[in-house]
Amino acid sequence: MSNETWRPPPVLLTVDLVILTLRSSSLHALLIKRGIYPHKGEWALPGGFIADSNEDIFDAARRELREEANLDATVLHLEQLGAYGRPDRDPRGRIVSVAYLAIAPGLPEPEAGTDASAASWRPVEEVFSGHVRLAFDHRQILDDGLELARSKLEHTSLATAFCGETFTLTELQRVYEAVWGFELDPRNFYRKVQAVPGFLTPVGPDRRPTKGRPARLFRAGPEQVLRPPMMRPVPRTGNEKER
Amino acid sequence: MSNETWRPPPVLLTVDLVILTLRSSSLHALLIKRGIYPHKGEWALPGGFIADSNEDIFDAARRELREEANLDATVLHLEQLGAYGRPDRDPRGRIVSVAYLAIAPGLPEPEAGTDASAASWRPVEEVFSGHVRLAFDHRQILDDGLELARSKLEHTSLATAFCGETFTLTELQRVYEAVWGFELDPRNFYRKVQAVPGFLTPVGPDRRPTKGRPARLFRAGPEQVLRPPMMRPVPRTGNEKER
DNA sequence: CTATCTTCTTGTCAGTTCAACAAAAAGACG
DNA sequence: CGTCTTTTTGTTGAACTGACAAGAAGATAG
Repeated sequence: MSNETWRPPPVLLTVDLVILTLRSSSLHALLIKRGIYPHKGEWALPGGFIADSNEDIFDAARRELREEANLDATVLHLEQLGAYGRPDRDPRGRIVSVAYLAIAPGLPEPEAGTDASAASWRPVEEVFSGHVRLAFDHRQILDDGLELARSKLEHTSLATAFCGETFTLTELQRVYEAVWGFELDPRNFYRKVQAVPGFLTPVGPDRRPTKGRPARLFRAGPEQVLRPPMMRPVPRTGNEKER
Repeated sequence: MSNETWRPPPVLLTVDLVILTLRSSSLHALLIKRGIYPHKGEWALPGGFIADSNEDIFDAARRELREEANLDATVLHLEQLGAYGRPDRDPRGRIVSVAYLAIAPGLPEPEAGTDASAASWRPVEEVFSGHVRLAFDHRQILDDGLELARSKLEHTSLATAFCGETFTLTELQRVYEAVWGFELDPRNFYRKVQAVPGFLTPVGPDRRPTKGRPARLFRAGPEQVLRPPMMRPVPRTGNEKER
């Protein structure tokens, strides 16, 4: 700081994406198999460098979402997770990554991008329990993204981002169950979720035929913040009932 | 991407700090008056460039905390807020800032750092209602930091970071009131906060003499996550919040 | 030494929410 | 027509909430 000629060190900037969706009632993340040098052949989160000096970071995330996942950001949820900048995280040099969490409702099959030899939806369960190693610090990023999603499900309307335009309450329940990893009582969920003002708006008299009784249809309501929150069941601690 | 010779554009990296504390029962943030070129003379958040290519971002935040605020990061809360990288946010070029939220318990007077001609605790109230313009996008960052603090007060034990090693429940209540901007009922707060398992641990039979009846002393408990959460009173009446 | 003041702490009570379970409703299907 | 599946509506006792009364423990003034 005292030196007149001191210049701050330049870094390179990437965006990485944690893209979550529901496939057959279980949570999946989009992973790519890297086709180029660092960690070539390993699984990693989709992402890439910012295109040029004037590209906004959020725009870069949207671009990567389009290029690597073929997803349109306008329909889904996209929010920043944080910056990951450990000096040794990339062998190519000082590369700082800004991670984003994306939630996709649908099921379009991914296609391989430029620097990915393969892209596919992988069950997050498989990534965690079975050891699918991820490149760089992407395991940490995926971890953080998952925790953010779990947490935001409690007090925001994020869950609706997993569903289509309209959905049944059971479909919404599947979202909560898949992300949280808990089974919920359909009867209590049914009333609880409808009791939150602004969370859901019923749509028409239409019903979606299922195997049993046809279900009412809803769409996302205007409220972003859930009060009271949908609290997840206790994450099983050993000792309980103090005081 | 198709060009073999393409190189990702370099950016410069800074850290900016939202440092919050309580002074005489009202919320204050540490601001500096800039002493050098961009926005010279304006108020801004403390921060600066990373020192060298190998400095971790978190370490840089800790260093700035020490240099500019004379605060030791080991005693207080320090967590990442997010990355701010709008291309036009700094006239010097493409500068991306990683913002951190710091919570300080105490009251040490700040001292002016190298590129700051003055540093002082300013009431956040004054920054928002009275228009103290902040340099760069620091108003946005402060806003986000404040909202994060408000939110985390609800479902984490963050509030204890505002207090010293030991504290009374009334002191803790002042934290909630100052950050949320709501008055709370002392009787209900008293029992509610003690009912959360692991939030607080009573310390000895010591009591802190105050103007009235001496108060019991507590220290932060082992639990980071509050369940049930301390929910803030409804900030709503059907229309949006003002600002 | 009492009265009073201040603040902390404990109780009470009615309204609300919650989890757990029972049961009815609405189609699909053989 | 019965039986199956799934959605929707009820019920019930326990737990929690917000509002407020009142007791407890010192400080201080007269």
